[in-house]
Amino acid sequence: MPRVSDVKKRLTDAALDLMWENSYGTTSVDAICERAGAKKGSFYYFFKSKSELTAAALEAEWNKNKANMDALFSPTIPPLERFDRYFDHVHDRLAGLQHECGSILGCPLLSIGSEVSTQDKIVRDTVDRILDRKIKYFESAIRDAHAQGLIEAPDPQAKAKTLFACYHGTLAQARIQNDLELLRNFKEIAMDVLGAKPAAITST
Amino acid sequence: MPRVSDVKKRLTDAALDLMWENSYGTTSVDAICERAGAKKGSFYYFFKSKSELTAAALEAEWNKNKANMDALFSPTIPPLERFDRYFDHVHDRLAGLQHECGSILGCPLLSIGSEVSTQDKIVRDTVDRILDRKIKYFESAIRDAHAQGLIEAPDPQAKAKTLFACYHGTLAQARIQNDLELLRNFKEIAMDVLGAKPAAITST
DNA sequence: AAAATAGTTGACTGGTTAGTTTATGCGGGT
DNA sequence: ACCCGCATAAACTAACCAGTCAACTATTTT
Repeated sequence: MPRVSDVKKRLTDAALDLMWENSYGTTSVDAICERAGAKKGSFYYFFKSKSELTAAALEAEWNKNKANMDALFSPTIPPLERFDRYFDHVHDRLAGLQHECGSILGCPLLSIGSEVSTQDKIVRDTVDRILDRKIKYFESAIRDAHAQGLIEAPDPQAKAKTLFACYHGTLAQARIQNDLELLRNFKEIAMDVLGAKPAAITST
Repeated sequence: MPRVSDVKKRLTDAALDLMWENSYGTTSVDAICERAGAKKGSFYYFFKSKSELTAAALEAEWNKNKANMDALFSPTIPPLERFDRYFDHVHDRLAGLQHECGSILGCPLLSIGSEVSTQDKIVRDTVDRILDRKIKYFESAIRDAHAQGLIEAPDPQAKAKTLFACYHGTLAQARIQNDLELLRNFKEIAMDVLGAKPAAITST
């Protein structure tokens, strides 16, 4: 069979699925292997440790999503509409996952990151790095919106941090309360936080 | 010795400390007992399970903090100043804990809640209940601020949810990045989210 | 075809986990 | 003085955990 193997990918996929739905701590290497249809030997052939697998899984997830993020936050789209589309997209994705597993799962970076941050440097640094990349999309959309006079944001980085925190806080609450509704109208909350006049979003 | 025993309290204290600093999953019953100076037999005499102990620990922590919250959010204090004081208080507490354990710990309700929410109904419901109580402080302060014309918030409950999410998102990020700085100037971010004119906070 | 390479397998280790059991101590009520 | 019930103690179970290892197979290179 060998030559090229997709076990590595199957392992990172399985790990992310299980950790996102449950948690880092309750996801055992055995369970990851079972879902990936791999044996433990293969696991430790490809990865040094559970931490490293997790870091790889998060990076892989990021790479899967990057193209999509680039499209959603394309400079060809009016800046505030980018947020609209992004929040809709995440909402729909989480709704789909809820259909599969019965729970609102929130953001894996936040749940996993917050769980391991004081104990696992490898995973923590990975989460940190990816969050930094994500926030850049917010920042440039906000800068564009400010330049077009749609919002007042002389410090786009600060505004991006605020909106980012607000969104992730909402995602965390949605997970804890298993309530998708909190995300349904986040668009409006975002516009409120950004200080956009309703008229700036759609022509009224 | 018997008659009244403080083991129960020692157990909930130890559990909260360990789970806050590390996580629910990595905090073993053995470790809790050791820190509390109790034996496992006592643990399972007082509590049915680790879940129940955790729920009790969170409730106990809430009760410890309630008087303080009532004071910070006293109606005798100008509404926006309540937030100022509250954010300062949390900042100082987390700074103190960082001094002890080297990490910014964030909000235990959020980290523990997000970790166990899909798997542990007992703990999840407890977290949910306490978060609901906490948000009420925000809500009434916002309502008062609106009534006094300090901010524009026709829907205080929605505004409270937004600010609450934003704050918890920031706390989570502070934990993940181990960065207290994110919390140092949250007061200003809060005022921005609330839409308060700078002049409304302190007389300029 | 032989050797080097890339990947796979399953059995194993030693330590840890949540939770149980059984026996025992100590104090207050009668 | 005696007993009852709250509380403690230590030893125990059985499952599970992350990680190891040496033998094995299939492919590619030479």
